[in-house]
Amino acid sequence: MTTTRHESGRRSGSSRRPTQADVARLAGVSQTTVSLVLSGSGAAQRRVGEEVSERVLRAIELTGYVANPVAQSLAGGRTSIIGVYTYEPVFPHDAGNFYYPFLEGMEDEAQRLGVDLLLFTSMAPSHRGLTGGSGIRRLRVADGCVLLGRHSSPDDLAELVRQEFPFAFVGRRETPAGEVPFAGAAYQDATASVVEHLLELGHRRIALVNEYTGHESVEDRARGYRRAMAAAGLQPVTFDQGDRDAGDLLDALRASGMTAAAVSSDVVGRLRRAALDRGLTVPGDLSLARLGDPEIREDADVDWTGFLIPRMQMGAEALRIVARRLAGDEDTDAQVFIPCTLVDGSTAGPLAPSA
Amino acid sequence: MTTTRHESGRRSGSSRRPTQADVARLAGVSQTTVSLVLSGSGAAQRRVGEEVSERVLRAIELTGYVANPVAQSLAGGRTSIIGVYTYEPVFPHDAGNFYYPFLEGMEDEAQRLGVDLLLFTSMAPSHRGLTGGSGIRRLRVADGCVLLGRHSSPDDLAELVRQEFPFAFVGRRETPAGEVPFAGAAYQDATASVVEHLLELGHRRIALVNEYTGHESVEDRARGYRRAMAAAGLQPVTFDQGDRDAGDLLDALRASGMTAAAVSSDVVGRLRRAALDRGLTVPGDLSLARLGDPEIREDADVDWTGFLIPRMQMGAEALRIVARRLAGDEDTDAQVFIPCTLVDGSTAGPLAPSA
DNA sequence: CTGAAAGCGCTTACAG
DNA sequence: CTGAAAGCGCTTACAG
Repeated sequence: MTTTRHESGRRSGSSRRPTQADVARLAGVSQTTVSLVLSGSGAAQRRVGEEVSERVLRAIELTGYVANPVAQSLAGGRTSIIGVYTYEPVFPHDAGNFYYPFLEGMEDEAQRLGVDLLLFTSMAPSHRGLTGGSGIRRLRVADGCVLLGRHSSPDDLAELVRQEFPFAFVGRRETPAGEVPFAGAAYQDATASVVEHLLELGHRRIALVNEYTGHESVEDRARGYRRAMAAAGLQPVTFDQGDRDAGDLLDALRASGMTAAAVSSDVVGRLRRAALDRGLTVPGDLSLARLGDPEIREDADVDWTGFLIPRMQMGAEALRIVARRLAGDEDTDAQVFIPCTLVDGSTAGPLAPSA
Repeated sequence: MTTTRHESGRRSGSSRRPTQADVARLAGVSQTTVSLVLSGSGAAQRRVGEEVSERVLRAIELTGYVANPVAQSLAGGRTSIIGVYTYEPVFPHDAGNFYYPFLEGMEDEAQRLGVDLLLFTSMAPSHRGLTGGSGIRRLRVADGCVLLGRHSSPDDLAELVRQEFPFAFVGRRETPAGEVPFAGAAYQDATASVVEHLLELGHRRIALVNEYTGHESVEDRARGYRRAMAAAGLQPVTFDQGDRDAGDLLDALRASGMTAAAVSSDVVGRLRRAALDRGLTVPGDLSLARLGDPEIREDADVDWTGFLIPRMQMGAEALRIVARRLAGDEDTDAQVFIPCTLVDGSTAGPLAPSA
């Protein structure tokens, strides 16, 4: 019963939508004049006479004319669309909505800026990145783009920078190709503050536990940790979380005489549970500070000491960076760090006298 | 320090991206031929010779050419962009992510279909609807559009139908202007099933509690309720939830001798608490069935009897409807009802012998 | 099988 | 102050 139409699904639309030409005909002016009247940009606006302008406006009213954004875009105008490219699905199925707050912030800001958000979902499945496929060009439907996702591609970044495409990353990113615009979390300062807090509690043997990747967000935390330890004249000790069992990790910390640890958010939960399993107390036997709220919400009942990632603000700021660049503000800060929220919870406590 | 550039922020891009003309020059053919080679549509593809075709393909490789979607669109091609217009913010700040699952389903499906999602956020703030402003025209950046949101505008629907724009609503919608494509929840069947469940538990005095709006989703539930009651030869009794206090509502139900109630999801929680406050038990003194999971997650600990709204599937199906229409399948079902998940929880129980 | 040409609906120099 | 014209990068009849 399926009839394949010959029009191959092109937009039909009973009556063709009015164009500038239609308006011009009705107003008795040239199409150029209509365009001029509409391009509200001060200089151009003033170029057409009061009376003619009104005639055009009336004709617009009558015809119900609205500009075709596609044509505007092709002719060199703007689409008022900002793309959002994510290196992972934006809406994950699992409970922890890591990306959700980013988008939340972006949506808010998009409304404020009067732009639409184009979610590039079609490129995601392959995860080959943008440069590989037809991706990078596809972004250009939009005026600019916000990129998102942990596993970004260095090639893409380099290409984007080289092309001077107006974009911004959510989270700090680096490339040898040049300066990457981003709205990142101030992990370095946040981590330093967390360590200082542990120092104030009397701890001296404070470990850092993190991944072994060279990811920017990991690096920033490590830098903050080292900075605070160095300032206190203490020896930084870093434990790779690797794939090892949380119990083994715990044993290693204890064996090294650590009394406190600043731990990446994706293992801190398991570490705490391993401690409890061994009959230890937190923070009695070991103080634990969490470096950011994890992607997957877990141990929500635990009152973690540590910091929170300002996801909404990061999303909003990334959009603002793109918008500023589109507005021609080249001198504006294109690399923005947003402070994290510090939380003085109950997983870190004073150094036990026995220790 | 802010230097306003004269280029007014237009995409700069160090080197202009290659166009079909560039490819044609390199391959020594006409621009038309390049277009023909690329427009893979069987018929057209076959029109160009094997050897020429390969030469073009090689030139494309060399130049790194990728089609400009904006130009394609203007020339009558496709953008592979499907819009998503919501009548409320997509990402609400409050805890209950009502729209989140819809988008989740859409994103999945968009990946599968190879289309991108354009979130029309810029039009949302005014909430004037599409028709009022420049909205409806703006949708046309996309090939088609999915609409979303409780408070949709009848004028928009009528206009969209009239224009034969390929769209679909998430949730059933009606307009005198014609048939509205939608992916809705089968509220009628689900409500009927819930009522039948209450009947099986021995209840005879079963009330329906709902809003007084004429919203399609409310109507569908009411129809299902009436259908089931009529089939059992019982008198349907509907209580408007209005703005009244949940306590008053409860008293009214009790005064009318109701032993069970099928209740709209946004009051059922308050109703239950009102019952508990008065020292009553649920389901001992009153059986409660919830007609859908609410927008705002609350009483998550309660094991509600009732049904769940298949939000993800609705989002995905709405996108599929649009895609089918774009593909030219005019005969396909454009009005789809998706079954709700029935939950046999513990807020409804057998009719107490005393009653 | 291939190409010259028109056209999609705009913007923007460039002339009057 | 206004308009004729070119051009954005494609697709699609229409001729050869």
